[in-house]
Amino acid sequence: MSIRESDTPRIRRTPEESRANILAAAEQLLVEQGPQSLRLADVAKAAGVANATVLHHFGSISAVHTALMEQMIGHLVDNIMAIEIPADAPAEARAVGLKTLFDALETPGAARLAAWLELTDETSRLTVVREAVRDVAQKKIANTAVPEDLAEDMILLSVTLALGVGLFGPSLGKLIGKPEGRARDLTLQMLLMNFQRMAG
Amino acid sequence: MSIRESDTPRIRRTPEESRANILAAAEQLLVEQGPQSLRLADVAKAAGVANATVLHHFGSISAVHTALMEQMIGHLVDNIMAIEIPADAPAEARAVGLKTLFDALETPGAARLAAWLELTDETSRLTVVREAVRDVAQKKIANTAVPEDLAEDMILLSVTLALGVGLFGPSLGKLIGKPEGRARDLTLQMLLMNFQRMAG
DNA sequence: TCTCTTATTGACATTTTTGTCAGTAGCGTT
DNA sequence: AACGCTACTGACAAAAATGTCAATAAGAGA
Repeated sequence: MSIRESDTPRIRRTPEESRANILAAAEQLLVEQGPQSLRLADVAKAAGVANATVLHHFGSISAVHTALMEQMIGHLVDNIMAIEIPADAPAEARAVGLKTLFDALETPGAARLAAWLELTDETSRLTVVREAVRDVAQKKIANTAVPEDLAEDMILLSVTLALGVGLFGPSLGKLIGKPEGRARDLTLQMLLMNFQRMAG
Repeated sequence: MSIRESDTPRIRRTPEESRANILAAAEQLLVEQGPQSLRLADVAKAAGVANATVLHHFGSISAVHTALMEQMIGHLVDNIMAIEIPADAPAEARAVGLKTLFDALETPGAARLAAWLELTDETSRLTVVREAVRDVAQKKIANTAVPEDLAEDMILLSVTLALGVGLFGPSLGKLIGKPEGRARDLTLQMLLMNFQRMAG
């Protein structure tokens, strides 16, 4: 028990690559199987590395959790910040922007991330979350022609409903026997109509 | 080491009482701390009994989880089924019924239950869920004056958004710096307006 | 009061999950 | 080609979580 190579040759990555690889596997696990599948052995297996490798790069499994939350939040914020809603645009263009914002949040990934944060009560603890909300809100509100209060309400409403639809829409729709995306369509349609009214 | 009573005298309950006591403690844990706190030791401690007592009544911790899901779903369905929305009522009365339905679903308990089911993928496996949805939908749809398709859409929309608001509304509102219940108010107001339009 | 049933429990055993460590092996540098 | 750095790994240790069991005791009925 000494002289042995394993059947598969080792893959040697840069630390950044390795971390990225592990987080990508973890993210997929989260979205497809839920937070309770984010165990050390599961994550390592999904990433195709040994348990010890995960610990080598992150130190502990809960550090993996935190890193995953931060990465997913970061990506989400990037996507949202990239959306342009010019203040002087016509109502129609603003509607398109809202739809895009909605799209970014309504994905299973975002919704499950949010639910995970919520259920683990990490929402208030993670500064990333607070910063993300502040940044997004600031930019979006600044770029809007409507009064600040109204803009804040619109954002609160959009984000809340988008996440809700992303998390519950598919299952509930299927249970009731509705076509995929029905909840999403209904909600978006209602939101757009409501905003046209709000914005005059 | 033999002859001794503990400092606290034993409480002896009927099996039903004991199960109820344990499930009540578990429910509180779920709502206040999330699903990851539903460990055997935590549940037992919260219920004020020994670990073995929990196992005596439920057999395993996952049986506790299932029983809790079923009990919470049952209570939720009871609440919803108790809501009366007469088909011939004026639009105003129907609006009140909708508001009540929304209220029943928008509680942290219901929302967290739904998120738990969703993240653990029990939604499709538990027959209780399917039956609950079927029962509620049937009754509500039958009691409505609008066409069936429309009624189904209204229910899908109400339930999805209510759960979303219940789960994400409070935290997001706080993060944005809005008063408690703002997301709820906005959503409900929008829903009611939308339904008046849909129902003609 | 005595007996009997069984809810209850502490001590222990098992399983699961996380973490440690010393040795191995890619890969860039010399 | 030899060297050094360190990503990587299996084997092992530790901790945490679940589950077993035999003994205890509360309460109902005789």
